[in-house]
Amino acid sequence: MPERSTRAMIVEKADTLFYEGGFEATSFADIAAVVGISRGNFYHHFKTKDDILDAVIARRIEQTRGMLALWEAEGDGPRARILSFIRMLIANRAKIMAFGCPVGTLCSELAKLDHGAQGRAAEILGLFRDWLAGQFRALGAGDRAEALALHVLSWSQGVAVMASAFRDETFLHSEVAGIEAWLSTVPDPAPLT
Amino acid sequence: MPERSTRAMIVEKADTLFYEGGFEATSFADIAAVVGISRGNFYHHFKTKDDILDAVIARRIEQTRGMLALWEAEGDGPRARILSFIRMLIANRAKIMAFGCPVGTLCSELAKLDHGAQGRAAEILGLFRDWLAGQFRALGAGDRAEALALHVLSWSQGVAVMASAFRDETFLHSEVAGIEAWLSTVPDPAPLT
DNA sequence: GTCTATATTTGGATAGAC
DNA sequence: GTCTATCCAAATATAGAC
Repeated sequence: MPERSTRAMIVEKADTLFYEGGFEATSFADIAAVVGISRGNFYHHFKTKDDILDAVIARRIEQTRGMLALWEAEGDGPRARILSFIRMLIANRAKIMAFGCPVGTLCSELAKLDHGAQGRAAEILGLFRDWLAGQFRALGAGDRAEALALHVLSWSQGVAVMASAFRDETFLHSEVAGIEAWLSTVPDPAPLT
Repeated sequence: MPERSTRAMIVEKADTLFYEGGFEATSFADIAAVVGISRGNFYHHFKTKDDILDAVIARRIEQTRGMLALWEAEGDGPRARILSFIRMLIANRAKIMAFGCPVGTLCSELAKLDHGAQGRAAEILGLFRDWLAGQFRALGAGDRAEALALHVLSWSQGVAVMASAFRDETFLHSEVAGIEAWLSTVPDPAPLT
């Protein structure tokens, strides 16, 4: 087994290119060039572009599961775990200001392309939603846990869109502070907000 | 002057196709087919695809200005005017669930394409931001008016992304209700939220 | 598994007749 | 202003040698 298979390299580089340049705009030639293989060799590993997309989404699902498991193990209580999620916006701010959220922008693009993989891409958001809902339940949010989870997810998506549209890091920081302030009022926030 | 010029038809149809299918994925052939003209004729009106994009963005800017002016004239006070903005999410829910927000998704796509027109697309969001800030100032929000405007804009962008990712109309309605509840607390909301 | 070469299609763009 | 015909480049995909 090599240190990293060609197939794994293709998926890894395709993931980055799809994020930074979009799925539709990324060609096989682009991926082959970055991986350092010929276009012909490419087809030995993947028959169609959709196959690569499937592999990229599968990879992202796995990485998301891994990250959530890590936060689950590391976080000191549900509130701190939710903060781990929110602070992704800060940790990845440079990329988010340049390219938006990897998951949100992929879902948006696939929706327009009417692409069959849109549902699988949305599953990644579903992982975050379910994990966040679990944390809110642990905070005592009860029936409102899922709504609160969707709210946090939605809020972070909005911040990502706006931060990339305006390239505004100040806005990003102030909204993250706003989410944190809101979180400190859960499970009993004034309006739903 | 014809009832509607070919050029205007091209811009109108391109606007729809760019929204529903994305800029990159929409070809000249697609636009020509919908307009009902030959590809050759196309180039009599626009030299490049970027020229069409410029015209589409200019059209959207004009339409946005017109809509804001209408809300300004019709709305009964700043709070009702802000509600006009928020309720776009409800009025356009079918298209938003299918294709997201026309402006947010265009900005996201152009950011990934590293396209020069990204800034002009973001100007449309800027129009909403400035208009909303004016309404919040009229509500007595003072220095916080622009931050509140960005917050509403960001919130609606998040709702659009999530509603299209999950095709979830219930979520869309409940978040709109949440924005309205929050708005009723402005200019003195508990946290920034 | 990897390469070169090539087939096929599509997309952006032009020339010139009507 | 509109059309047909055409060019060129790029993209997906395949065949077959090494």
